[in-house]
Amino acid sequence: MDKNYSPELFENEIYQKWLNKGYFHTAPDKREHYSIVMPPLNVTGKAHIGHALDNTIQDILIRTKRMQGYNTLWVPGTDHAAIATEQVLVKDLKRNGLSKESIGREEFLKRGWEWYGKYTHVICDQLKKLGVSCDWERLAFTMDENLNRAVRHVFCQYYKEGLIYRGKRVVNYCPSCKTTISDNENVHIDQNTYLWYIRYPFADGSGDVTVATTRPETLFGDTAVAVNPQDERFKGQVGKDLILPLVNKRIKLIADDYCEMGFGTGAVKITPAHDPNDYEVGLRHNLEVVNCIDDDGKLTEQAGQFAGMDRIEARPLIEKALIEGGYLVKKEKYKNQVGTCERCGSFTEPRISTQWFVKMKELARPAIEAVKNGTLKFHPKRYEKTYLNWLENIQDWCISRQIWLGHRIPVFTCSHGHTFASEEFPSRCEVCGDTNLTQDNDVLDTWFSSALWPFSTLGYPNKTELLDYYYPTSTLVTGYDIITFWVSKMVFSGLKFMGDVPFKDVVIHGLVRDIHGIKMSKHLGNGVDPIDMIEKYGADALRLSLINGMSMGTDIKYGEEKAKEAKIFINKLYNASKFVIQNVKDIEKRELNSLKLQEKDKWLLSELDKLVRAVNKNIEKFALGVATSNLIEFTVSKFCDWYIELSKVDLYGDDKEKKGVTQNVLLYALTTLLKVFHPFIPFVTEYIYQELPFAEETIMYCEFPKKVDVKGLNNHFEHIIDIIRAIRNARAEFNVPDNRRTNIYLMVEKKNKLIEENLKEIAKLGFGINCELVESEPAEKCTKIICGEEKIFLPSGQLVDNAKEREHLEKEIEKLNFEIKRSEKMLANTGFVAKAPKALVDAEKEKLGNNRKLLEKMQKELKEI
RNA sequence: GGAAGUUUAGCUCAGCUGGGAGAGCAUCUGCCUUACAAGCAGAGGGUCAUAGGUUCGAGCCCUAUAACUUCCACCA
Repeated sequence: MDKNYSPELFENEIYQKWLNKGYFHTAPDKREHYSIVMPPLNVTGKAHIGHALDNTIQDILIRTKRMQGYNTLWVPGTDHAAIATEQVLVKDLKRNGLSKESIGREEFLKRGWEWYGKYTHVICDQLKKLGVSCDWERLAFTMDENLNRAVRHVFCQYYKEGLIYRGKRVVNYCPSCKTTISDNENVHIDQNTYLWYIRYPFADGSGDVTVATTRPETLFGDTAVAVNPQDERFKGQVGKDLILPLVNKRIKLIADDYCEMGFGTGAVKITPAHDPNDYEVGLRHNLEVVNCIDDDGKLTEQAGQFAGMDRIEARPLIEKALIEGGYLVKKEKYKNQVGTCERCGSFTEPRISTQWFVKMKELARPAIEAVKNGTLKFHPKRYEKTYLNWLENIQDWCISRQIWLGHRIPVFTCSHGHTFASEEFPSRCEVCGDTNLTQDNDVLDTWFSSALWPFSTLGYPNKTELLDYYYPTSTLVTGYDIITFWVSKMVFSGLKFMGDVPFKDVVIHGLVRDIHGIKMSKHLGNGVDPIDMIEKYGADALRLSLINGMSMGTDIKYGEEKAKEAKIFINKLYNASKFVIQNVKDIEKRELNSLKLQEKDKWLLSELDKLVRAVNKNIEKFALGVATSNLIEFTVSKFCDWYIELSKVDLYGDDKEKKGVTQNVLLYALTTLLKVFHPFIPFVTEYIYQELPFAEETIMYCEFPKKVDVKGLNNHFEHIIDIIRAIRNARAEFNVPDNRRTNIYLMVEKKNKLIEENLKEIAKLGFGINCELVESEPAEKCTKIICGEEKIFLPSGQLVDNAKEREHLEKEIEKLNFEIKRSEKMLANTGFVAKAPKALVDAEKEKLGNNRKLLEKMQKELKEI
């Protein structure tokens, strides 16, 4: 083995070996299954650090379950990310002086496929570097033929049941992307703007009504002004005609509850074509719908002289015209929220258009129920609220998109106007047999196909063995940002089409932010590239740095430093392993239960047992960040700092039997540690494991340790650790450099086997030349340390003077006094003695007794110095 | 407007069903001891956001308050 840890030397090779051996592949059998479907990766570019986190979590769960003996399937997959990809392609065309329209739909789609063909492996290769153990043979893509079929099947099913309808609705429209976007993609941002107060005169000349608006440019689409029916100010005026400024058209003053009396002037202009509320009002009052903004976000001919201008740019000009016409009463500063397109950032327009919708109320009900009755659990639980809140206030889902990439809506119309949905491309009209058919031009929202992911990837709509065996899947891992986008949609789809939830546990992680907590973005250039981290520190370091200390559902602040630290730790593990491997070359392997274990061995194994149990428990709870802390803590503070150092006594000693025991304990502990560590840091654990004597073919399929099955474990050795610590502390206080060794004399009150057996250990770890048991104080002048029952003497000649020693003792006494006072105070509290658990009170009493005895001893010593 | 989260050492965060405040990094001191100087041994450092309350006992439970973050939402 090399002197230090160099992941670049073996990570790729190990992954290749795993792949070649088919370790990730699985098929249904008689075992219990554990399955995960990977959130599909967008085929738009490189993997980002969020992907690394998401997939590391999944890999940890899958690897653990695989080692626990489950039949584990992890289905990887990619998403066609229609809007994003289409944008990239359009931009590309533009660079070459072309457009979508100029090359036509068929050619455009062909280029789409070329793109997917080219970039799918890029993102997959990046994931492979991370070490993911998913079944690549089952790689799915949302546009695969089978997934396409699933989409069409589901669509037609909804259609038949009347759950899909086509309707006019106010939807969010992005004039820049030129497509409808869902409410989720419509991001509200704060905006500093104005409220324009505009005077609308009555047609009969009897005064006017002033309305307040944030969007003066929609005035051209006004078809009424509304006031609240209760509003006394407008009594008797409702029903009269008003003149629409600049347009000089007559519109009615109407009364509607939607209008709030307290806001603005109490009167609101109604623009049914460009505001969802106004549209509703329009429906109630049978108002005309006048479009004054077109597909490009430009004003229509309704706007007269402003026609053809961008809606936002026209605003100041309209204001000017209003002033000139004497219509503008005032303009005041105002803060509100306005919708923007998540993808391009431009202002979205509420827009009346004909779209396809899925009726949601009925579908949502069982999805709500599944969480309420515990069939589906969120981790952490608080995210159930996000989910429920959304489903309980569900709106119908607009599923049509005006782009070309994606699943085209399988609805056909014949020349006689018959419309029908069909799973397969139909040759004739279902109603009249007409062969002249046209397909709907829109494609489906990408979430429509992702909603089917947990079963479409397993073969749906076919009844496959895979589906039968692995559905419902076990766990879904994703970020909180797509609970409403995606998780909820998979749940109602699964319940609807499979009759069962798509997964039982939903593990929600946070987002990876930069070290200051700012969202990573290309724009700010504060992103951390996971591939960079892998190249510099190794995949295991990246994985560990993302997981360690992570609290599920909470955002992670991440900087390169973390990967560096993780690598340093792994180097430690690597070196400890190297030590063990070098020292067990001549091992005679034995069952631990057949060996005469020493106290230090029992202590280590008992700590290992605690560790293994804790890791099992924490993985079960999805507390992965706690599990890695447990692992690191054990490795560094128990295994390396203590046991390895202690083991040197016997490894380099003359006692063959003790050496053999130590070798066996070292090998057993390391092997166990590597196994429980493997799901987290798969590469280095496999690498080291292969260096061990008696290694199996791969660590991946070793049994995941549940406990340490050795009899008679205990932690008595901790007393020796206390003694060594006392010696080290004293030396440090006396400023004795570590390279100056001393004799150590130990005086015990009664015979103590534990100490007798560990004199060499105390000497080695206490920087001693040796350690000797004495019955009385040594003749040599010594510094005394009191450690419980024992007195430790360090020859003063080898240390320092009396003043230092007195100072040390005084400090100890001070500490002790503090402790005693604390206990006394607690025990003097009648409430505590009466109401606290008896065990606690007794423990306190015992502590007080011991401390008083110790204090007495120390005070005596102090006098003698 | 509704909801959720966060607030603990200089920094990043742990802290289980309430029972003496923890880790890592950083800082300081001493050591190149034959697994690791990417290391070892030790030290310092905290009114647990604020104010009340419940309790024998509160970082933890309750009620307000403040600051920050995020999600949801059609008030012109």
